[in-house]
Amino acid sequence: MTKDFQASKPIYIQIADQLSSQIVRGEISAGEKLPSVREMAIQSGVNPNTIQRTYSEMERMGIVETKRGQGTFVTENEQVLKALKLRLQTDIIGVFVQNMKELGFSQEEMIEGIQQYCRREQA
Amino acid sequence: MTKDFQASKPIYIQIADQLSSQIVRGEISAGEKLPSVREMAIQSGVNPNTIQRTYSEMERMGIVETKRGQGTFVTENEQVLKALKLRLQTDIIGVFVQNMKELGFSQEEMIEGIQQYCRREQA
Amino acid sequence: MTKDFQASKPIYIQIADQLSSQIVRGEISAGEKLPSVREMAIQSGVNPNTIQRTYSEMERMGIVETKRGQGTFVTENEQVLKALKLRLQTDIIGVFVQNMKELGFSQEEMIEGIQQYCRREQA
Amino acid sequence: MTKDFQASKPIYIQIADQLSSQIVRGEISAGEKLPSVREMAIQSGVNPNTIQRTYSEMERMGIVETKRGQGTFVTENEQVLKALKLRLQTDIIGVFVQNMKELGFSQEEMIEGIQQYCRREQA
DNA sequence: GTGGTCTAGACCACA
DNA sequence: GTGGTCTAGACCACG
Repeated sequence: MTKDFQASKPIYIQIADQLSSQIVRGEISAGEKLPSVREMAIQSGVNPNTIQRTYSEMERMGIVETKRGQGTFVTENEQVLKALKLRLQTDIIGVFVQNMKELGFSQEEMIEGIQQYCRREQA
Repeated sequence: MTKDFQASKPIYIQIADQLSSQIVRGEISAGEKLPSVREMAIQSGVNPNTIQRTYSEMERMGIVETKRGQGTFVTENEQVLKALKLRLQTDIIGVFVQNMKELGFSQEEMIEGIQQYCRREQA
Repeated sequence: MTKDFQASKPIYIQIADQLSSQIVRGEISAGEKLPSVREMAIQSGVNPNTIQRTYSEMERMGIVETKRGQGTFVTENEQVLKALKLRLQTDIIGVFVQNMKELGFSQEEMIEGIQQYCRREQA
Repeated sequence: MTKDFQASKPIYIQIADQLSSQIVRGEISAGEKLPSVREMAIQSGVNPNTIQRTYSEMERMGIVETKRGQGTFVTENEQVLKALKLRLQTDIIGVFVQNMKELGFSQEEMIEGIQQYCRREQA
């Protein structure tokens, strides 16, 4: 029954998510050039092939565009970036709702909980 | 730098969280006997030492009590169980709020998002 | 100007095309199990990673489905298989029309040519 | 077995085909002088020996004639040029029919497919 | 320089 | 056994 400990997502996906997050929250701008495959590999401490896969996956999703011999660039297509933000948001909410339901909380209690949490945080 | 991929929590913590969750949502009742260390180890497919550590940690937090020669039992102290539920809830909410803020969402947008998500899920 | 001699498509795409063709013309049936990654690699005389990539690409396109620990199977979704046939057909026609136009043939001459060719072939 | 990937035709043949195509569609006229071996080699970015072989092959087929000290000229023999056009056309059609048959298409479906393709292309 | 492909060999989770 | 991921190191085409 209970198996799948460690269960960590593949590194190439983790990096893609990380970059996606940075793009969505504006740390990396639309049209901006990402580090080259090799450079990013060094920065992240992984094999260049892994970054290659990250970039390929992101290109497949339309988040970046690659220009042979020039580099990999964040798309300027606002539609795609909007959809990306929505997807990331939905993922996070999905995990949250799932976890809260497992603890037996209703939708109202979730919202209540967030409001309390934020009030407490401000103080 | 950045080399914290795979980042999975220790197995004994994972199991503790899992048990805590089951307790909070009533799958395991207050006062109920948990499986023996050996049995639990087999069920989970891990080393008995790992389960021992899980139970120790949970006892340290007051969630379970061990009675020599009888086994490990969920506490009947409602205060502790309430606090446990609150802690788990707060953890989940904390992660959620953190993630959503990183994407640039306000508190109102978070709540809005959850409501939309739940509406969509019902359909 | 004139460069790009050799211009051969990547091996993993060539194999995907080859398999797709076999599927479309019924040599491999819907639902059938493909050779394992390692076996196919030996058959094709390439590295297992290359076949892995082939299968991944085909899964991305919905042509095959992989079941962990069991193997890779041709989809039974007729819609997808129909679309695949259409795509392969369109590709072939595209190349043909392109080539014929470069030789200065009109649409009518292309059709005429095919009819003559087929008549001659029968004899 | 099966190890014929990359399968690109020899460069000297590729160039011959390219020149033949240009001749057939009138980009290079009958009787016109082709670039010198050396010049053509530079244009194409290949070794002069390769071009020499291209010209030899084309002379063998009667498509060009070399005049010592003057250069290589496209034949003015209309019969040959007509035959060349026919041969190129037949080759293309042969490949096309072969491919379509492998996908299980009948002659009627081929023609139908081309007509649809051309209609779609105009739009 | 850039990205794209390929090989060789390894370890993992799942069944 | 299966497929999935990762590393290490190589060669290629393109600009």
